[in-house]
This record gives sequence, structure tokens and C-alpha cells, in this order.
Amino acid sequence: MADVAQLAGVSGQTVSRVANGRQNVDALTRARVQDAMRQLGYRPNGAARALRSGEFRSIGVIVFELSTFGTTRTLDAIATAATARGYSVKLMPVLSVNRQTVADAFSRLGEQAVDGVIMMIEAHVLEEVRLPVGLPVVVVHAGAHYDHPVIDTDQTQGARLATEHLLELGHRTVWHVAGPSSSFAADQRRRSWEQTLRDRGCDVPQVLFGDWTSASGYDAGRRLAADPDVTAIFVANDQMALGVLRALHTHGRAVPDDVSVVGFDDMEEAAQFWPPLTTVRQSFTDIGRRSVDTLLAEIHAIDHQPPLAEIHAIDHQPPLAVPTALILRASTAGPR
Amino acid sequence: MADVAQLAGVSGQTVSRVANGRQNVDALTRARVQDAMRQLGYRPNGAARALRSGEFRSIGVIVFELSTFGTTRTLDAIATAATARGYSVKLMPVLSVNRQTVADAFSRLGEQAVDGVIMMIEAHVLEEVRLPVGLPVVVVHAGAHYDHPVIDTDQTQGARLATEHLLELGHRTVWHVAGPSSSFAADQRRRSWEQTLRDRGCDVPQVLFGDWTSASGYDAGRRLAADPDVTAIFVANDQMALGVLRALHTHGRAVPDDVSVVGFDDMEEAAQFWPPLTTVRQSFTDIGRRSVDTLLAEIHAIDHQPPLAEIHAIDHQPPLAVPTALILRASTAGPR
DNA sequence: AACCGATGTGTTGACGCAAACATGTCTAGA
DNA sequence: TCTAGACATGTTTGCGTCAACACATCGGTT
Repeated sequence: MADVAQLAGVSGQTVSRVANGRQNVDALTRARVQDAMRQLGYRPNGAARALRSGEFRSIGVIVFELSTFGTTRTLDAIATAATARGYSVKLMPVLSVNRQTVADAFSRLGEQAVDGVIMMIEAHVLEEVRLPVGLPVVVVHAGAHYDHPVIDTDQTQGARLATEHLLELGHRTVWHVAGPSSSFAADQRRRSWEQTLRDRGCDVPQVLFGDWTSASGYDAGRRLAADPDVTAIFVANDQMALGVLRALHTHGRAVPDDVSVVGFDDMEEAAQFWPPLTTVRQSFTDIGRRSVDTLLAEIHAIDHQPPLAEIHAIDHQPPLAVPTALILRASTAGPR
Repeated sequence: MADVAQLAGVSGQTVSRVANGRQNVDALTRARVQDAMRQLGYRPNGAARALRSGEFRSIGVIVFELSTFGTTRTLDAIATAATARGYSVKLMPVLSVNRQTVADAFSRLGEQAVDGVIMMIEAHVLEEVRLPVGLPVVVVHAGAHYDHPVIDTDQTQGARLATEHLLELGHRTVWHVAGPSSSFAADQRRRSWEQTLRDRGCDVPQVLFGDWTSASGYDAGRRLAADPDVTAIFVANDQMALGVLRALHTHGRAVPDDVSVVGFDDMEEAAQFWPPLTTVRQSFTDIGRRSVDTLLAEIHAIDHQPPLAEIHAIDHQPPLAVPTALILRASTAGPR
């Protein structure tokens, strides 16, 4: 900065003003400074700026297993939204999810230079983690009863959509392959499926649990394929649905003629499954964008030292459940 | 820090020493300081530390489209490896790939507090981007002729493995669905496929190009399914292979009885495709780990002001091509 | 002529930390 | 006893930036 100042024949402060787009700088001076900046390839030092201003313009994201489809898409959306708003994204992976590891990750982020944190841990265990106050936090894809704002897909609505679709096709009831019981989202989908069946007076068959992977879907699918009563299956995500489809094929049960299958997520590949999968689309883009906006609002609010009433208002906004949509493809039909 | 120092009855410097794990602190003093830290919830300020030391203990990762399978897995591995080594990962997404956007992303990272950058852009256009010097850079999944170390899967070996497997099953030749021509990896796979065919004296059929998505694989697959000469297809990634499989099914061509298909990547779902996909496995974990280690070595080298000879040595290490493995499943068989 | 506010620019200091150096204390060996 | 060296700890200083304030200039009032 000093070099730029010298080359432009001004003080460091003026360089700072130009760098920050302040208006009270003469047009000619500004041009001279910008010229000098370009010439010297000057880049403001983020660390010094952060030290001075107390703002890092960076948010931390705690994630478990980037490899699952939803997490990845959400992270992508978060990164894009944050970048558009001038914030960078710091990744903090957690290798296994328990109270200790999550708390550790949070603490490590506290040391790192971030203005706020997005928690992308869908596990119930999160409910037991006491997060230190002082750092704005937004929770994604998890329960709605935390001390922090929660952004999530409307899991209940999505699962109802899927179940009702199958019932309306004429199936007597709907079987369910659920996600792991440790997952909040899996629980919500399972409960909503069950509630929908009860509302319609249908039998509630035994649930099968998977772990979100397509291999676990195959295992569940084999069990269902062996039961001739099964004519309709709601699978808690597309990856497991892929495994279910394969299990049905290997057991000679035609989809959708013998068995109908509905997934959840609408991953890009679902349209190319065999047969193309009817599924519930969730908008990961919306989730990501809303998370960032909510977090930034929190950060901003703290910035302005809100009265306690305002904090209260922020924390208790109704959680914004992002609606889903049923995407009809070729894996569902009425019973024979 | 001052508060901690006062509470522990020591100087700020001693607190600093404890915080940084220096050894020259009395065990009792250390305990007292750590106690005070816990009591006050002290977290060192990363910005100040970075400003003072010039080290950020953070690496930047430039990515395009987190949504593709390989990128995601690699990022996961990078984040895990970096965290294990005490570095955090800053994400810098690029919305579209051209000289300008990549240079911009790099420049933005320069402002941000990072010690080095991993470039995860597989496009040829990268070859034309002049990266400013001074910041260590490692390029992943791209060409081997940059000014920076390159870490990549052995694309050539992988494509040969796939092609030879099909030829050895007795197919007269092998068709190919390539990735986009803008991609370095796609080019290498296509060239290696072609070379393998030539080496064996086989016809080289017209290439079909996709864009890595399963939908584009379906489009290519429809064209191939219509041609009765086609008995063996090497598809440049698993996602497109999924689309190819569906196209073959819809056109009544049995896999593997009528047509054999080999993919590339071995994504988790490939084992649950219908039929389970024979594919080339690349180790994204290795790629990620090696990228981080190479970058950290570069960072460390600059730290110690190496003589020019040493820089030279680093930059011209033979690129470490990570080997692949052919995973045999049910989508390949000899011709009828 | 004296005064005003608006505008553009320079000077000073502090953010939190750690490197460099200074000081004090203890131990071992001459 | 004296000294060298190892070790623990304290003091000073500055990293790059920007807020706060000081100052200088100018057009327009009284």
C-alpha cells in the first residue's frame, strides 16, 4: 500500500479510500491511484483488513461426507451465493459425527477467521451439541428446535407428495425404504409417509432402513422384491432407489408394471435410471441461497448491536421450509 | 490475549507460546495459561496471527461445478487431507470457465488469506491463463505442461485398460463416447482409446461427444443403439454410461449380450446400475492427498527461501500419474 | 473582511499477535 | 568461586489497514 501511495503521490489513507470505493476522493486522484494499483499489482491484504475491521468476509461450513448428493449440491449453492455477496467459504469437514467431533470442528472454525457458520449436519446428535454463543450460526437440513435459524426442505410435504401419488394410482398401501435413523431428514420423511398412510386408513408396512447408499438400497430392495404383496415403494433418496430398482430387476419384478418406485432428491441421474425415476425434487439451490442470506442477516444484525428484542425476533423466525415438487417419470403406474 | 495473560499472571508472549505449542514453557505455567484460556473462552485471532506471521494456514481451491462426481470426491479428499495437516480450505467457485473468470478467481484468492492454491479446472483454457507468480499453485486433473506441478489420474492407462478389456473379450473394435473437447481429461482418454485401437490394428469408429452428464450419454447412446455394428462401447465417465445403458434398453439391445459397456470413475452408484457397470476406478482420495502434500511442500520450500535451483527442481518433478484399476462387473461380455 | 460549511487529503494510532531481543535464573563444569 | 550455557519469561516493536481527527482550500454567506 505504501508503494502505491508513493507512486501515486498520495498518502496511504487515500489509497485505502480508493480501495474501498469511498466517494470523497477527487476523480483525478482516484484515477492516479487506480493506475498505480494496477501497475504494482496491488491487492489489499485481507488479514490486515480483517484485523482492523473485525470482519473477515468469510463464512465457515461444517460438512460431513461431501460425497452424498444433497450435501454437495447444497455446498455448491452456498459457495456460489456467498461469492456473489462478496464472502468466501471455508470448509470444515467432519470425519465422523458425534458430539465431540462437531464441537471440535466448530471450535476450529472459531479460531479460523470466519464471521459465521453454516452447519450442514443432518444428524440428530446435533441437537445435543452446545454451540458457544457469539458466532452467528445457521443450521441446514436438520431439526427446527435449535437456538439457531434452521433452513430445510419441506421434508414432510415431499414425503406426503410421494406417498399420495402412489396411493392415488390405486395401490393399497406403500412400502418405505428409509434413510438412517440417525438422520433428521430421514426421520421426517418416514414419519410423514406413515402419517399419510394413517390419514388414508392404509396399513403401515414394516419400514426398511438404509444408509443413503445405493448398495443399502439394493439390500432393502431384495427383501421387498421377495414379497409379492409389495406393489409400491417410496424410497427416501434417489441413490437408494437405484439399488431398489436393480433388486427388482434381478428378481424379475417389472417396474412399473409389477412395482412402482418413487425416490427423493431428483438428482441429475434420476432421469436416466432404468426406468427413469419418478421422484421428489428438492431445490438445493434455494436451500443454499437462503442459508447464506439468513446467516448474513444474522451477522449484520450483530454488527449493529441489536437490542435483545431483535435477537429474539431473529432466532424465532418461522423456519423457512423450502417446498418440493413431484417429478413424474416412468417408474410409477397403477397396480395390475 | 491480554486478559488471559493477566488471569494467568504471565505476559502476552507466554500466552502466545502456549497457544502455538512451543516447547520452551514451564509445564506449570502452561497449565495455568491453558486454564485461563478455557476459563475465558480464548480463541487466537487468525487475522492477527496471519498478519504478523505471513502464514494463513489456509489453502484456496478453485473449482468449477461442484456437482460433477469427480470434482466433489477430489474436493472431499483435499479438505480431509488439508484439515489433517492443520490447514483449512477456502472454496472459490467459478461460474463459467474462461481465461477471465479463472484469472479473476485467482486474483480474489490472492486478496483472501491463502498460502497456496489448488486449481481444479480440467479445461484446456487453463493453459492460456497466466497465473501471477509468488503464490504456490498445484493443478489437478489437467495437462502436464504448466509452470506448476500437476497431479492427475493416469488417464492414458485407464482408457487403455478399458479398451483392451473389450478387445480381449473378442469385439472387433470399440466405440467411444467422449467427454467435452474442452476437457483435458476427456482428450487424453479419447486419444488413448484411439491409440490402443490403432496399436491392435482395429478400425477407429467415429467418436461421439457428450458433456459428462448422463443426459448427454443418453443422446450418444441412442445413436449407437441404432447401429447394429456396435457391440462394444467405452464411455468416458460413469454418468454418461448410465445414459448409454438406458438408451440401449429403450432400443431393445441387451447389455451385455448385444452390447458391452465400460465406464470411467467407478462412482459408488456404478455397482447398482442395470446391469452393474464394468468401469475404470480412479482414486480420488489419492489425487486429493497428493495435491495437498505437493502444495504444502511448495509452500514450505518458499518459506525457506530456496535457491533458484531448488525451485527448478520442484517445478519439474515428473507429474505423479495416479494409476487406475479396471473393475469387472456385469456390463461386459464377449460378442454373440 | 470575517465567517461558514463542504470537500479533499494527510497524520496518528490501534487492531491482536509473534519475532527479535533483553533479562533473569538455574545448573554444570573449570 | 566464577563462567558459560541452557532455559523460562518479559519487553518492544511492527505486520497492513482504516477510523478518527486535523488541516488546508474554496465558494458562498453575512
